[in-house]
Amino acid sequence: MGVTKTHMFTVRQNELAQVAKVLAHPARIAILEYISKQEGCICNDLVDVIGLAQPTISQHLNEIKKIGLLKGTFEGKNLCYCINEERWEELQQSFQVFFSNINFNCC
Amino acid sequence: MGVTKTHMFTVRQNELAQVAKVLAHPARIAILEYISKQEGCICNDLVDVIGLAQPTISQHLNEIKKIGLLKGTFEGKNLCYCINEERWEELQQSFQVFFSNINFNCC
DNA sequence: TTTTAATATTGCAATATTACGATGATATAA
DNA sequence: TTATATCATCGTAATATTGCAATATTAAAA
Repeated sequence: MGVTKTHMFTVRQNELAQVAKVLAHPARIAILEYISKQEGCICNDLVDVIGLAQPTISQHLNEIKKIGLLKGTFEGKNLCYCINEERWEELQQSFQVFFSNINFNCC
Repeated sequence: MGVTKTHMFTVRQNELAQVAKVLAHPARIAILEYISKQEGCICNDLVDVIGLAQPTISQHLNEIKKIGLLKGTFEGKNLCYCINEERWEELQQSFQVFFSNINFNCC
């Protein structure tokens, strides 16, 4: 099968899992961290920095875009973008809540 | 190919991605949340609660175990386990740091 | 307009993930 | 000992992910 049974879970559980999936690749972690370290927006140099082929980087960027974590201009030549602050903090909050709502009344 | 080029990234980036991968499935989110809601340890009822087949649940539990998030007894009948508090807080910390070290000097 | 540079899309091969039936192992109950 | 109940493992089918070569698209430069 290989297909996740999303209907069995809550919207929130599915959304959290979806965001985690985007973070579930070191290249995407590296991309986000690299963008973050820059003074301003990112233009061009990601392919050289990460060391994967250009189509591969493009694909990874697309995954990150899908969950709303990037903003900027995306068409044609000289793409420029950076991290969407509102969305970032929203996701940070989601993980925060997830990690904080766990009990340890244990064996 | 389908194989991640882990050698291109730092150990920390790979580890964070690996943990995110475990969280990247709603069933595993649901399992963790269900265990958390219980008074004590979990015994038996996970299959009924989540609604996936027993081998599937077993597989998901194994993924969670792999990153050290569960403790308890795992052999034979009447498996009992709960969340490993130290490891949980360690991972919480990792995500916290990841989400906090991002800059937004943007376009 | 033609070239050039940067990014996107397509198509494909290799591998990973998800799910479950069948079966095996283990421990308690009868 | 013989069920029975619980969890693990194996094998397999369906689908998803990763990565890249080839190619297309786009916008600015020449």
